Amino acid sequence: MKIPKDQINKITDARLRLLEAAVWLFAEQGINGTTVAEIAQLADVTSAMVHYYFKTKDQLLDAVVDEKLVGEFFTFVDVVQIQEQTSAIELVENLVWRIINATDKMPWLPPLWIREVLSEGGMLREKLIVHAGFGKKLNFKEIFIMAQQEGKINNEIDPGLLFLSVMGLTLLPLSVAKSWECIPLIGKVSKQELGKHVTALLKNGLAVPGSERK
Amino acid sequence: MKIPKDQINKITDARLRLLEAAVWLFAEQGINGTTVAEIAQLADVTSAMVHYYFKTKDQLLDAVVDEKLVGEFFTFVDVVQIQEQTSAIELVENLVWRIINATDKMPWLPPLWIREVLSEGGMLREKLIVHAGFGKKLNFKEIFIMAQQEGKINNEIDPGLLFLSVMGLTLLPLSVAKSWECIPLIGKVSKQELGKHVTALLKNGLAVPGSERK
Amino acid sequence: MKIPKDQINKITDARLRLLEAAVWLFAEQGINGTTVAEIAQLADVTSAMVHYYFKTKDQLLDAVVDEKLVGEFFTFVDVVQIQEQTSAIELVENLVWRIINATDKMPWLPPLWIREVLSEGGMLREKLIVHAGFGKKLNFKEIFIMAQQEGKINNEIDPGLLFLSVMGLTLLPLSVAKSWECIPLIGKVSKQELGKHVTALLKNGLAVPGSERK
Amino acid sequence: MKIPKDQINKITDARLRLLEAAVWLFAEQGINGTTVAEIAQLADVTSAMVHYYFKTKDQLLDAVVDEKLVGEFFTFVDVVQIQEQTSAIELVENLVWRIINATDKMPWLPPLWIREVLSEGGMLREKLIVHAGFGKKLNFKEIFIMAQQEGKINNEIDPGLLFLSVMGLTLLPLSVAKSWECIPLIGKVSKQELGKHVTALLKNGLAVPGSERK
DNA sequence: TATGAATGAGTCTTCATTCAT
DNA sequence: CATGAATGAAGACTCATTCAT
Repeated sequence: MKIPKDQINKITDARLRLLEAAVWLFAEQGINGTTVAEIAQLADVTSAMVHYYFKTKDQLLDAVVDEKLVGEFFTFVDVVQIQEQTSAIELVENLVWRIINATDKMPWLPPLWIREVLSEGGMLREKLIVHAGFGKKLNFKEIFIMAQQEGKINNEIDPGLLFLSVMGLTLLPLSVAKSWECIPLIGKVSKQELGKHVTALLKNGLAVPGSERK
Repeated sequence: MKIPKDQINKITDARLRLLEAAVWLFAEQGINGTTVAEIAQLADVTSAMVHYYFKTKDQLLDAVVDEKLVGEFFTFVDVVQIQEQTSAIELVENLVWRIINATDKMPWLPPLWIREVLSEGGMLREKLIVHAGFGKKLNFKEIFIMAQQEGKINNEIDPGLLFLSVMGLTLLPLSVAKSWECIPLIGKVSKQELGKHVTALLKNGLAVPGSERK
Repeated sequence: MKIPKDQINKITDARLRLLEAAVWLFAEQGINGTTVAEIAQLADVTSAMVHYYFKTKDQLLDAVVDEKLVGEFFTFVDVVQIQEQTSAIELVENLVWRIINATDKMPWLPPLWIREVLSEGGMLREKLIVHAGFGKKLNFKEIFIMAQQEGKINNEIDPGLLFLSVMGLTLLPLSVAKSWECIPLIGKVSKQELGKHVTALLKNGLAVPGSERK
Repeated sequence: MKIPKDQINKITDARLRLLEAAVWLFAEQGINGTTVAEIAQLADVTSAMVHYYFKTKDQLLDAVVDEKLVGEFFTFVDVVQIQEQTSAIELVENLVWRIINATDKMPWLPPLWIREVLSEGGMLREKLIVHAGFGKKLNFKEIFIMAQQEGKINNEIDPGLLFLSVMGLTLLPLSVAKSWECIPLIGKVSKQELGKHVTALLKNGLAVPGSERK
């Protein structure tokens, strides 16, 4: 994952430029491993400007959650939208592809999410959970409980774990992408192949064993 | 995840005590977020002793990789062992359960692995990849390529991605465990339930669609 | 001492408003402890305006000395005026009451004077001493030397120290006023009581022992 | 007031050396105007050592209050001791001389006290008031109320203000001492002369008007 | 006049690391 | 082995000041 410095510097609004610089560096080095000065340098301003716009590093994190994770990623994936339109299995497939596609525009997302949202002690974890409404509108779990009752989903599946399973199957490999090629265990894989792999796994994995599938 | 200070302090060898203290703190706060002094304090020695035993923080990380990850975790899971005995699908199931069980003795493992091994810029990533032999003896990928050729495994599955899928399905939920209960999306889940969920997903997900299953 | 923000904001001339805001904040937090931005905020302008009117913080201090201390306080107390009209002891009494009354309109004066004029290293000290004419017109000392020679004043009194004694007896208690009530050593005291106390002390303290007094 | 760097550096205990360096600089430049680095430099150590011994600048202030103000000054003046032995007027005289003599060993005391203890917003004010027992054992006020009832003290004197009057008459001139010589209003005065002046003022000022005095 | 944006020089604080004892 | 003392380098944050508009 190479940081596109020139692309970041096309952003004219210094505040937005700083936010963009931040997520790239956070993704690559972790939040604790990134200094305010590095962010400033990548955005071509002084480190004092970071404090001018965000007051403290911690409030910069708040802004990243609000504007980058919720504002950009959530809006792009639009999870709430998906669930209203489709069957349970289609919902999952849909989600997988939306996440994978979202990372085209936001390659910084998978590492950031895995490290700082999902990991114990991640710096964005509580901020995102606390964030107004996160997960509330989303009745992912309920949809799968119903689907199970209707006999459309394998009973051994735990509806509560399903969301995490999707995250683990998609974001985790995407966050490792940088060294894919070096690890003989994995080899070179495209995002298309990842999507096909994950949806195949889930489509069959969720289905009721022995049932008809196209 | 509560750090078992009294249990750590039962270890008489100060060097091993420091290693144990280190992995617990690294898991909870990340490596960058943990100071040498904190590790020393948890192990009831002075921070100067940490340098006496490990010379630098970086060399302490080397020791964690060698003795905790490879020495304890790999040995416990014994991946190489599994693959020699079983069919492809059983191999995966077996792996899942071994990993889940390993975390009983090493609750620090999932967060540490996700954050510092798998994440981009993780402090243990290169150290582990460089580590003599890691991944070399393991012909996970090859086994599944063969199984696919024999028609035992769904062709849409990518053998190279499978190892990461298993990691994502098991370690990621385990590393999030701390806040499971607070997230309505997930709810309270036991390790047994996680194991059942993941193996169900994989067993069916890997199988050839339409084939017989018990 | 509560800062009367609404009263300050009644001043229409921004420059004067800034001066007023400055003395209140300087009195409460000390000059070093007060930022240009705080002054600006209290005066409802931007900090850039402070520099527009005063160029630098140091020149703002010059203006405070000229316009607030000399211009307002000295003018109000009018020390030079007093000394021309009265006997030595009356002069002192008069001075005490003028100072005490002055603080009705300028409650910021005692702390500012004690801290920044009289204290070693006070930021206004040299500025005031250097200030054209300060102390020159005032022949306080000479008046008491003469009064002593005429046998009207106790010989043990040091004429040179008398001015400082008056300051110490009046301004110091006034600058502590805020916490008067909390200190059991002192208790609640009004300005009237302070004036009576100080004049009593000085009247008798200055008089020749054994002489007639009403 | 010249800071005796060589004398400070005779102190072998680095912690005590830092405390001594601190009070001198605080007295000369105010607490806000003194950097941790300056203190360290005067004590011939790194600024990191200040944090090694005192953790934060604020905790250094706590130590200054405990060990320098209470521990050294209060102990030296031993106010509680005085009041048990003497008449009301002698008590005051005694206090004046003890304070003046104390400043021989602690020339930093008067400026520090005036600026940071007595001044509004002084950094040591609350710390000292909060300090266990300060002012509690001292029944200065009560002694003078009794003396007034016995007709030994002028009724116009306010017993509650007397302690502050003593402070104002002694510490304030002492804190101005540095520039005594430059101010024509005052001229050059020795500590002996100050003591005589203040005790004369108080002795007569407190006495009942018209009564016999030697 | 008036302001938002920008900065450089500091200031407090942390931390890995070293070393004499 | 063990430690307290010591440090240099770096990091977050502040603030007076400037400038284009």
